[in-house]
Amino acid sequence: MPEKQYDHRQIELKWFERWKDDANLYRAEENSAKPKFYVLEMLPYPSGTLHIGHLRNYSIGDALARYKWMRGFNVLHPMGWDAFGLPAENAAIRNNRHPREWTLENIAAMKRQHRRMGFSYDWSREVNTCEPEYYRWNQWFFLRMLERGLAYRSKALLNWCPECGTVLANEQVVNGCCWRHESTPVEQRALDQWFLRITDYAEELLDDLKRLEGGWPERVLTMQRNWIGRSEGAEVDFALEGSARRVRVFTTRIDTIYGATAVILAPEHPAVAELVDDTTRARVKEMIDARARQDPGDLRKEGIFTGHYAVNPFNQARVPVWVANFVLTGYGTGAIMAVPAHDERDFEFCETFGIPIVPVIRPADGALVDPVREPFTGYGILENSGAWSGMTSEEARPAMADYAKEHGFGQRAVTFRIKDWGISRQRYWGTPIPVIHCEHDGIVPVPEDQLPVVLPLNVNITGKGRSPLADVPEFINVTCPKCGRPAKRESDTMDTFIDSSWYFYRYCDPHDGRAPFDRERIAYWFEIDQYIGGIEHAILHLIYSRFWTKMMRDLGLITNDEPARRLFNQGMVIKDGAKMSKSRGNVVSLDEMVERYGVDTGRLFELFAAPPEKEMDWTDAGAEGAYRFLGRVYRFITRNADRVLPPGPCAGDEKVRRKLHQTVRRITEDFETRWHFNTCISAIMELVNELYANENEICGEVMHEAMEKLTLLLAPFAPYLAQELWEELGNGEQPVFRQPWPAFDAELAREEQAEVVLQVNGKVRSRLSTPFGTDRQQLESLALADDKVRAFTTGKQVVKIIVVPDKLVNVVVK
RNA sequence: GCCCGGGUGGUGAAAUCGGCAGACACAAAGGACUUAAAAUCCUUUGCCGCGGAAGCGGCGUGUGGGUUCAAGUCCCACCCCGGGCACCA
Repeated sequence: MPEKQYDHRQIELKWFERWKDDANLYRAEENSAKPKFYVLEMLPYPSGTLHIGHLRNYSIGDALARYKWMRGFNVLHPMGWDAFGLPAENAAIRNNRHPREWTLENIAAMKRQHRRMGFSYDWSREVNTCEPEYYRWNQWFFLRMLERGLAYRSKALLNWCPECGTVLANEQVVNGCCWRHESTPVEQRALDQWFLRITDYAEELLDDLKRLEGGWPERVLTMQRNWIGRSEGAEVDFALEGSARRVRVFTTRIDTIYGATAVILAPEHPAVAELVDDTTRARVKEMIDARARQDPGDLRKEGIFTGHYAVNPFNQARVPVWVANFVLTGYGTGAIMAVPAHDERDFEFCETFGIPIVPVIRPADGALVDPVREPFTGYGILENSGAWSGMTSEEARPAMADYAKEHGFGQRAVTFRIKDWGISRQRYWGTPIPVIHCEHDGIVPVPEDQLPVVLPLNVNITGKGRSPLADVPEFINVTCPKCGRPAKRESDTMDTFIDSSWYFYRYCDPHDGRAPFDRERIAYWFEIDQYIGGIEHAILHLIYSRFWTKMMRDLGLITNDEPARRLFNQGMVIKDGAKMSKSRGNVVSLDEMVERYGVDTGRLFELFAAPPEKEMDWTDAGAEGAYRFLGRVYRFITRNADRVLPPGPCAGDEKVRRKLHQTVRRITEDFETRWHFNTCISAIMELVNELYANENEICGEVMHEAMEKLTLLLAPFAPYLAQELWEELGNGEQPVFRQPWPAFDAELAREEQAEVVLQVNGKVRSRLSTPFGTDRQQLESLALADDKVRAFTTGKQVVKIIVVPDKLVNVVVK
């Protein structure tokens, strides 16, 4: 009789049909011991199809959830859908489709694919962030923040295409020009924008990173620390000659202030407008626009002299006031003092524009430096600094700041790199910002009983002109809730990062119509036990959601300070030397692979190709191997499931049983610690190779144990096949991922003999099989007696012998 | 320019705490089965040298130094690749 062949189509279809309507299959129970709460980061884009990059994220999360189930933990593992404004509106322009229709269709398509892939989500807690019910709570949060002054409106510079008459996102700027008009340079325009005061939380966001140590990857904590960027220094006021105005600069090196030879303003600095004439003003405007067009790496330092001078309050030196493109308006005070002798950037600038270089610090160790030729940026001893000369930098920094404070021209100061969060978007597809602009009452919040403010459906999206909502009269024209006179509704919508900042809270109570969520439920589920997402979100999404958590805590809605105890970031999938993403157009669709090899092969191969935290170069070659392997497992089990085997003992029993228990141990440990599923899968492959080699050398008992455990080990990675094999083994239809995880016996897994490597001068010359725990003395003499070792030691003097018990002996000779 | 990662055979990779470099696969070559093909099973495969062969020796983890009995792993300098960025005073 011919052997049964692995037919992935038949197997996957069979179980898909049986499972697809079972609403309880993946549902966590809330009554007994608290289930684990796992969250997979929301979909990056509803592109309509799953691609290889997505598969990576889901395969990892799914393997973990299944493992946890098999270990007896319940896991709440919901799924969310997000809608990004830009892709939806591009599709609207290109395909003449309404963004809402387009998004919902794509979400439905993706949902079908997710079901087909057999991912283990609890679908009853699904959250879709582009529905009015979700908008309602985004708006409700916005109004709470507005009441507390955490939301405010202010001018901000935005990329502007004069041709389209519209605001451009950074990714719509190509080589400094609009993506639709490749010869139209982008300009900078100041527009009124809404901001959230995330900087109020900068200190706490930074401090609490300490509490995440151990649970979050170190590289993410480092990136966040750098992003928040706390720096201690001082603010000092320079008087402007011939003006009542002072310019306040921020510096971390007030100890170098006697070497300040210029004051440099950011081009956007408010004092610039006052100081310069019309021609210079035009040059400054050009500088602002030019900066927007260039990559930070390409920016050459440019400067414009204002014709004015400022006075250093420490030594009354008269220094020129410049405007330069390398000074940032959003950091510190938007103005710096240039100390070319002791700062790289200042040096480069001053050298270019012929500004004098005055050294005022020398190295404490007496090293020879020449700051006029190359800046000395370290701490040292002050010189040429009046009464402060002779002090160390460390002493001078606080002392000089305090002196400035006593004399009323400065103080110690801490600044943060992080800026307030600009949430205004001039797009259609996002949560409308719930305020009304009234000529008499100013900014009036939309009354709560009128929430949610819903997007109008009859909108014409062109990608040109003002925000699409601004051209919908029924939406824009309203009456003021305060005075009843005609007023205008806000036409900006919210950044979709708002949506992703709290969707996982909504999971716990997705249908609540009276509140964003129920307090008790959050208290029960939070903090998240495990958050899993791509490394590309290490900064923005993960800082915004931490901020949102703290904000909600201060509103009294929750009691936890952080959203997630543990975080795991999988690496990106690289294709043709760049990140795989829709905007780069280098995605690889899953369809072809799934059609040819099946879902299980796709997931197995994806996990086998590289460890999950590492970035992964995509290549199609190799899926074949994963498919062959699954076929090997299938044939082995189907042909042995009902075979009558001897009662034993048989020659291969011990060997196979040892390999089996070693494999279970290895995979169990890996799931508990580092999640290197690629090596887990190779361990299973080794086990299968061992089984093939000993197929006729083992007794029935060992065979049965091996087949059963092999099936269970495979269940997190290849659930459809594992389920089919579980049935083949006579277990009916019980879901395999609800079976207990296989146990291992450390005694059975133990190797009989230790293999000890014998080295001479660090080179392997021989090896030795000894019982475990052989003592050092004995190992030494065994090594020295070894023929091959002797060949390299005779005639030489033994200097030293290093013994690592059960592992290695290194004989050092001269 | 700054921040965060990474660099190991023809390819994806493994080596978990400084202790056998290349597990497990892909690709390639050879063999078995077959009328034949596919599928399957088995064998070989880092590079160089010596040998008919079993085998023996040397080299080898981006480059150059260093620490150590021992370095892919630790330290210093450099080169290259990927991701992010807001030139962070």
